[in-house]
Amino acid sequence: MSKEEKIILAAIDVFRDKGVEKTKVSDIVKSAGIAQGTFYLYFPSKLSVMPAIATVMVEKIMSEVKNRFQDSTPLVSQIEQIVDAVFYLTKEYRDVFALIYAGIAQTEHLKEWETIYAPFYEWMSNFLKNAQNVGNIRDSLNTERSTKLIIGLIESAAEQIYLYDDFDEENATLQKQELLDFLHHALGLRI
Amino acid sequence: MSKEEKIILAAIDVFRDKGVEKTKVSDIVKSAGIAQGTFYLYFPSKLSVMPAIATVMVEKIMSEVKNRFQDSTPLVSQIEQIVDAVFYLTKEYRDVFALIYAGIAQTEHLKEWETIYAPFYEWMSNFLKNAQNVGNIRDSLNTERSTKLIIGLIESAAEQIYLYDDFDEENATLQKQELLDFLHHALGLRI
Amino acid sequence: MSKEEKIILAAIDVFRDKGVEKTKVSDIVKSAGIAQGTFYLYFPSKLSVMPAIATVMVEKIMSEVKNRFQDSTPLVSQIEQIVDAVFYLTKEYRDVFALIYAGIAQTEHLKEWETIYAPFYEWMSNFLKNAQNVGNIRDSLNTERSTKLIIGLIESAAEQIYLYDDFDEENATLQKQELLDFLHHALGLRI
Amino acid sequence: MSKEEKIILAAIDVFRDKGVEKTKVSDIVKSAGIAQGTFYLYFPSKLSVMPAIATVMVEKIMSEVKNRFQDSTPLVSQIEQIVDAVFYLTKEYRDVFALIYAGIAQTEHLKEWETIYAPFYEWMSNFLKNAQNVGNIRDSLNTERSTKLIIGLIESAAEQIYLYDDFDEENATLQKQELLDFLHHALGLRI
DNA sequence: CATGAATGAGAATTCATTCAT
DNA sequence: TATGAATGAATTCTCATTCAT
Repeated sequence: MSKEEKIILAAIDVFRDKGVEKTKVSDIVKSAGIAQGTFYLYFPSKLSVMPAIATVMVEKIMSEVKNRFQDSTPLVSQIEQIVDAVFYLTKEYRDVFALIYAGIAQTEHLKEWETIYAPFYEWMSNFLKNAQNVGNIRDSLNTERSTKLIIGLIESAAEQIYLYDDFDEENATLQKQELLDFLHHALGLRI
Repeated sequence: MSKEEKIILAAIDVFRDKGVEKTKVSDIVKSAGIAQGTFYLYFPSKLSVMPAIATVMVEKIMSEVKNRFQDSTPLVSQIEQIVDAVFYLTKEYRDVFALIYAGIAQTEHLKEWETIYAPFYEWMSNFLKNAQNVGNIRDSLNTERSTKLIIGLIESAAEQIYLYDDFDEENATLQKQELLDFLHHALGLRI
Repeated sequence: MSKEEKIILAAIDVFRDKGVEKTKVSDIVKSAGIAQGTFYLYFPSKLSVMPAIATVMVEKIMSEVKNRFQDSTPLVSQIEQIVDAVFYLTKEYRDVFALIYAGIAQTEHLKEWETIYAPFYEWMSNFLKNAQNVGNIRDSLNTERSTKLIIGLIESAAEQIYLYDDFDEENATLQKQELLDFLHHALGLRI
Repeated sequence: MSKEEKIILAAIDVFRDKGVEKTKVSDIVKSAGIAQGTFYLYFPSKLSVMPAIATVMVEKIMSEVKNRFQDSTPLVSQIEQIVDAVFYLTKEYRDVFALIYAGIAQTEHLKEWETIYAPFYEWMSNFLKNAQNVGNIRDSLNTERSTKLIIGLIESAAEQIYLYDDFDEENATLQKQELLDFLHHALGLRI
């Protein structure tokens, strides 16, 4: 594993453990098992690791989505699979996402975020296009534009449940149901 | 204006200008025109101003929404008015929202955010309930649960446009149209 | 004594003891008996204390010169008194002068040096003018311009003896004699 | 060009550009086009390049002096030629001399400076001896001792003009005239 | 209540130097 | 000889917080 990778993975660990604010570069290097100075060979500052972390997280999202997604399943189930993937990751890595948002917002990396998220947008966009082509979602939907709406909707729902609210399994299930229903209507599902 | 208010307004200014991380208490007091020590008579720390700022911002949201909202207008227009309010505020105060998000995320105040946001949730919830009562939106919608979905959806759409994308008026209009359409279907509008 | 004075005097002490390069701000504050941060309230950096030190040293020169100088003595003796003053100070504070030159040269304070030295220049200039008025030095001498030449000459002679050469009392006396002789001719002394 | 020469020339460049204090070894090697580690094959530390630089500069002085000096010219002109050489070099390389001075003073190399300067002292000493032998300067002058006085005088005059004062062509000419006059009397020129 | 000079713990960052290749 | 990635000790400087006035 390259030193750069070591730093990124160590940073994720330490950030999760102590929060961004309280994490010192010295904590990261200790956890990565490298020298203090080596950190600065790869990243100019603590926060500049954020985009790299974000990239890793988006990779996780993609692999989770692809893992759960089944081609042969009806559309409703497929949507649920996507929602499940996002919910699962938000739950599992809620702290990482929180810190990415915070870290990204704090710096000038906002625009970068789009690029990092691109693979997920693209995948979702294709998914919608295909569904529309076979007539399973309403024709009036502009798949390109809706992609971001849908991802934003699912994620903000997940954040509500796992970040802001006190977690409660039953509430989570109901909220997910409502979201699926909401999406069902928004997409004009015909199946 | 009380010293406390001076501090809050000065903090908003300076945070917008320099970001949370790089803002020093000394910057805030300089801008507020008070002494260094006076700050600590009102707030125990730099980040503890965040909830006060958030409260001011939610007041702005509420006044903007109420200002634009017209009882006598058809539901579709009313929804557009709400969207316009949120879009306008995100555009105008995008940086303040980002910093609130960052500031809140940095501390343990995440849960507090819910409380601060409560007035907006409540207002929206009532709006949906009324519309459902007069039969203008689908009965299957759980207004309580959908409130957060809708607000999350509108806000994430606004963020996409004003935070992440390079702003482009035409794109903004089209994206808003798609959002209204999306909401239209999701709510099952009958008018 | 003000904190600023404390810093200056402590800096002189520590610089003399350890040299500029090896002196840390922490050494200065320790010696001054103040807090680390207090230093930066008065000086932005280690080297920026240099001009203040130089000012103190020029004050020392002036008081030494004035102390040794006797109005009633013949001109040759008066010149010797001046030379003695400069030699004595260069000997006593050779390390301080060395560090001032080094410190001044290292920074952008070169021009400031002129201002700091002004009192000595002025005094010497007056001395020459008076001597010329009473006809004791050649009329062709431009007292204003020669001032800097003479001071430069005396100081570089002193530096040669006390800074560069291995010190040797006999050599010092002879070198001083040669300097006085040199000056005697250069000024065209008539007494 | 050997790597050692590359290092010396690069060091002069970078030192002139950034000053000794702020120059890193990495800057020098970058400018020299060699690897970081290679530096240490030739010099044990950053400041240890200083004497090598000084040697190069003294070579420049000697070649400049010898270049301008004409055997067949009258003594007054010869003195002017020497002054011109020193003035020209101080003007052209004022920063290098300043940094040598600073660099030398910072270390324990002060005494070394004498050795490096020896060729110039020797040349000047011979010049004076010859002039005295043919009876062109006063017999009372101890040529050996005066050598350092004269060089110190000329150099401090040059520094006054080119380092400390804001440069002004007319002032420079007058100051040089005064210096030549001063020397004329000091040496007791008979021609 | 208000002040602001003083504090000093603490973190970021640098950079000369090494050493395996 | 030459390289340059890696090191980590060393120092600067910051800035939240205090407290005597």
